Amino acid sequence: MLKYQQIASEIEKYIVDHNLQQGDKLPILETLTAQFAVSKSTITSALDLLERKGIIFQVRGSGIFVRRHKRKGYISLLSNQGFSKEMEESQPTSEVIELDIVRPTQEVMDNLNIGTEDEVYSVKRIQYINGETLCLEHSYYNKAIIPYLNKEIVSESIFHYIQEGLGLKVGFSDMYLHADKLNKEEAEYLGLEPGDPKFCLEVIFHLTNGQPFDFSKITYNYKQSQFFIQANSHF
Amino acid sequence: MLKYQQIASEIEKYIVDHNLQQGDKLPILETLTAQFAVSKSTITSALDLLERKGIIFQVRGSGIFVRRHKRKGYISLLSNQGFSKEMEESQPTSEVIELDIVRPTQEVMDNLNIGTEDEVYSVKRIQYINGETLCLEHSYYNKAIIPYLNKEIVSESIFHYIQEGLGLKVGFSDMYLHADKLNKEEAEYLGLEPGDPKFCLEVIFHLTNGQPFDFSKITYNYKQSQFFIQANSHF
DNA sequence: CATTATAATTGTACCGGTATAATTTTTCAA
DNA sequence: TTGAAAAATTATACCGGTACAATTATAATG
Repeated sequence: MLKYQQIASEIEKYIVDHNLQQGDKLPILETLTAQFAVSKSTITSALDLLERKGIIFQVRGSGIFVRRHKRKGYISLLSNQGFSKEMEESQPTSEVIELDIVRPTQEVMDNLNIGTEDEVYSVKRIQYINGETLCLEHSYYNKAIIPYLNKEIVSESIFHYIQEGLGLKVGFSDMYLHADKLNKEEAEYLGLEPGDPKFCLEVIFHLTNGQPFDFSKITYNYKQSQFFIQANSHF
Repeated sequence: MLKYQQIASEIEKYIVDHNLQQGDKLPILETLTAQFAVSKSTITSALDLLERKGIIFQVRGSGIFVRRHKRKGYISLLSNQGFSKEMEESQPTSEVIELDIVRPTQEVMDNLNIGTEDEVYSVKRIQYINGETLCLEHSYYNKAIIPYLNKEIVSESIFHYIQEGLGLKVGFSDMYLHADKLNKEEAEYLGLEPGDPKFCLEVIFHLTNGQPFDFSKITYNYKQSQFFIQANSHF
């Protein structure tokens, strides 16, 4: 682990352990550089990381402060790891209802940057949380990048397999959100009525080298799912 | 404007002007430092800014590449400026249906970090786009920070007034998303039926010094609104 | 005492340097 | 020609320095 990441997690731990609240001040930069015995720029990197994660905010001429604790039970949309982990208390379980190798539709070709001749894994899953249905997931994986999947891998964490098993590195992702009405099939899976609201999330995950490998369409139970985003003005 | 911001916008302009596409390679760091005649770290800051904005991605050992152009017509949730500007083609217009000074409810006190004795502006607006209703907005402004508002200010851009008129600087924001069913009143305003889906966004805007000044609850017409987020693995 | 001017504090911008890790290209052996 | 090893390329980590801008604290002024 890199120095600035290590320091960031130590500062985060410090905030939690000391039960620091919104607006509480952290030691000044100079003190932090001395305590961690690293250069200014390393501390700055660590603090910038914590700022992007929404843990702290920095005010020029004033200091470094703890940011508001977010509401609980929300799914963070910026974590970029399949979103499962965010549900702290109860781990979701998943049921695989389809796992096939297919030719891509036009939509899938567009989003995964592939052609008619390429093959993709088509995976449908249901995710449960606290015995209730959280969401319906239809994912497409570029077979050229993810050459092999089976029910076991897919019912556990696919991302864990991609990173640990295949040694691939997940980079950035594009997400598209909208609301709509459930159709009959979706309503049955989610235990809701047709015409009820659905919360739709489409995600395209890329490797660090920019290749899109996963296009997922997720339909959330609107009663079970609330989402969370933190934004910074200086981006 | 700072050097690294200036350089970032010049690079962005270069990408647009030269019609660069997804995956196209930009000049290497060394070339950029030479061309802009600045130090390495200034270029790095500019590139990191562009990366957070989703314009480019960087690959160690390989180069700097243009990221996928996002789908059009989506509202970006990370821009942090009231979201209006994002609708490129047609500027939305807004109608003010309420503007009062009131005592805060418990919910408003919690989100704006104020007490029972403090006062807030309560502002209800409807935003239209292409003649259709885009959303219903109910905003609360801390009167201690925004001492004066009138219909004129509120029907134009409140954020413009806050920044230019009052000289305040907008920092970070927390956003909460969920879907639900429209009630009768909301349905009428949006020209939809009660029970139809609604896309709800709650935002708390803070100044750069961490003070929350605006708590807004926005109800979007699900037929008019699609949202967009870009995430990076190394945050 | 209130208000304004001055000074101290503190994070950020920018510089230019060395070292390192990931990727790509080239070289060389089989 | 293929594949593996070596070299070159390229972004990133980390260092420590100066200058600067925003804020806060202090002193001066009426």
